[in-house]
Amino acid sequence: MSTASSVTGAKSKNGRKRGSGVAVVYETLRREIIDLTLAPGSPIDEVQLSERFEMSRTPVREALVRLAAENLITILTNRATVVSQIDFVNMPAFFDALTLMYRVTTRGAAENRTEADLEKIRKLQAAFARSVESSDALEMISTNRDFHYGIAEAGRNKYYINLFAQLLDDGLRILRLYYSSFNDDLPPQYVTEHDDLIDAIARQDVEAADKLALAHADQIVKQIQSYVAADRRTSTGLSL
Amino acid sequence: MSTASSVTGAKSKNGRKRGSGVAVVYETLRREIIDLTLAPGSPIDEVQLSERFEMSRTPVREALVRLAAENLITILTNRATVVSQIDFVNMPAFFDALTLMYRVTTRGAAENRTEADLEKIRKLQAAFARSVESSDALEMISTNRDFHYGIAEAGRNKYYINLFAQLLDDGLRILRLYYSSFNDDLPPQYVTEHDDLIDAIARQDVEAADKLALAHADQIVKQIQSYVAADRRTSTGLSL
DNA sequence: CGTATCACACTTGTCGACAATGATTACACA
DNA sequence: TGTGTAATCATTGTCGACAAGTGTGATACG
Repeated sequence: MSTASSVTGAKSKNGRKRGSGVAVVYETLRREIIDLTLAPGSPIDEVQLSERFEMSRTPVREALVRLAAENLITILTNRATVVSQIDFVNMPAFFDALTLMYRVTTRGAAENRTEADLEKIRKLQAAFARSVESSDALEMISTNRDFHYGIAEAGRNKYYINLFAQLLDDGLRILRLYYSSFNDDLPPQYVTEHDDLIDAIARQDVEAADKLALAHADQIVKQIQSYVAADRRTSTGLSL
Repeated sequence: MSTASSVTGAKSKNGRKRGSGVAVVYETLRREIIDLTLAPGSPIDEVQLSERFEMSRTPVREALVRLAAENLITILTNRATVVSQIDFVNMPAFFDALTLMYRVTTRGAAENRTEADLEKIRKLQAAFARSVESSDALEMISTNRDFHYGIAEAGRNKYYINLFAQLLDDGLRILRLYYSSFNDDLPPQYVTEHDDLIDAIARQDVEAADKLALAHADQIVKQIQSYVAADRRTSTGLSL
C-alpha cells in the first residue's frame, strides 16, 4: 500500500471510503441536534457544512434529507433549513406515546429477554448508577436513555424500538433544555426503580414489569411537566 | 407573463416548479411500491428513473433516500437499490404493533373526535361499504386502510399516526400479495364492525371503542395469518 | 419621515460529467 | 472440464457549475 493516509483499508484522496460521507454528516449532525449543540431554530447552511466536512454539497444534502425524514430538521423549500423546534404544543401526545412505549417495550423484554440481554441491560444500569453517584446530570440523561433503549431491544419488536428511539431522542432534547433545573436534586429512587424493573424482566413477570414501567413513566412525565410548567418562556406570547 | 407554459404559476422549462421534482418521484414510487406495481426485490435504477421523470439523478437520489428512511427500499451502498422485501420473519412483531395501534388510535379518536372528524370518518366508511358491495377486493383493502387512518387522525397523536401509517402500508403490501385468495369470500361483517366502531367513537365511549378495535384487529390478524399459513412459498427453504 | 419599488446578492435546486466500486465476462492454466 | 485470475462494463457516489428563487438593502416617492 502506497497511499499515505492510514493502516486499515483503501481510502480515497479525502481519507474517506466511498459511501461513508453521508453517514458521517448524518450521525454528527444528529448527535449535535440531540445534544442541543445545535439549538432548535438554528439555520443550517449547506455550503458551510460542505466546507466543514470537506465534501461537496450533494452528500451533505442527502444527509439533511435523512434528518428531515426523522423530523430533526425542517426543510423550507427554496428558503432555508433549520433545526426543528421542540414541539410544546403536542406535549400531551408525546407523554401519552412515551408512557405507552415504556410499558410495551418493558413487557416485550420480560417476554423475550435472553441471558445476554439481561447482562447487557445490567451493564447499562451500572453506567446509569455511576452517573447518578457522580451527580452528572447530562450523563444521567444519556445513560437513562440507553438503559431503556436496551430494554426495548430485548423486546425485539422493531416497530416499537423505532418509535421509542424517536420518543427518547425528543425527550433528550427537552431534558437537556431544562437540565440545569435538576442539577442539584437528583432523584436517587430512579436507580432503585431500574433495579426493580430488571428483576421483573429477569423473572419474566410481564404484569409486574408493566406496572413498574408505568409507574416509572409517570414519574418521568411528571418531572418533565414540572420543568415545563415552571418555565413560561415558550408558553406566553410576551416577548421582551 | 411571457413564458408560454401554463396558466397557474411560473414553471421552469421542464413544466415543473422548482422544488417539486423530489416530491413527485417520492410519491409516485411510494405508491407503486405499496401497490406492488414494483415487486419486492425489484432493482431500482437511478438512470432509468431520471429518464422516466425527465430530471437529473440528483433529485431522484434524494427521493430514494427518503424512501429508504421509511424502509420501503433498501440501499446497498456501492451496489444496488432494491424494493424492500416483505418481512415475514418479524410478522409476530408486526401483528403485535398493528393490534396495539388499532386500539390506541381508536381510543384516541373516541376521546378527541370533533363533529368534523365524525363526518369525515363516515364518508370513508361509505367508500369502504361501496367497495365491499361491488366486491372489489383491491379497493376494499385501500378504503379500509383509509378508514382506519382517518380514525387515527381524529386521535390527534402524531406519533401514533406515523407508526400506524407505516404499519398500514406494510399491511397493504401483504394483503395485496394475497388478495386473490379472498377475491371470492368477502367478509361482510367488517362493514358492521366499522359501523359499531363509529358509534362508539361518536358517543365517546372509550372502553367500548377499545374493545371493538381489539376484536377488529384480531379478526384482521387472523385473516392475514391464514393467508400466510396457506402459502408456504417463503417459509420453507425449498427453492424450485 | 414613512412606505413602496427595484436591483442585487445569497442560498438552494438541478444538472452533466467524472471517479470509484462491484459484477460480469473472457481467458489462462491446471 | 473446472477453477482462479484479469480485464471490461455497468452503476453508483461525488464533484463543480449553473439556474432559479428569496431575502435584503438601496432608492425614489408620497
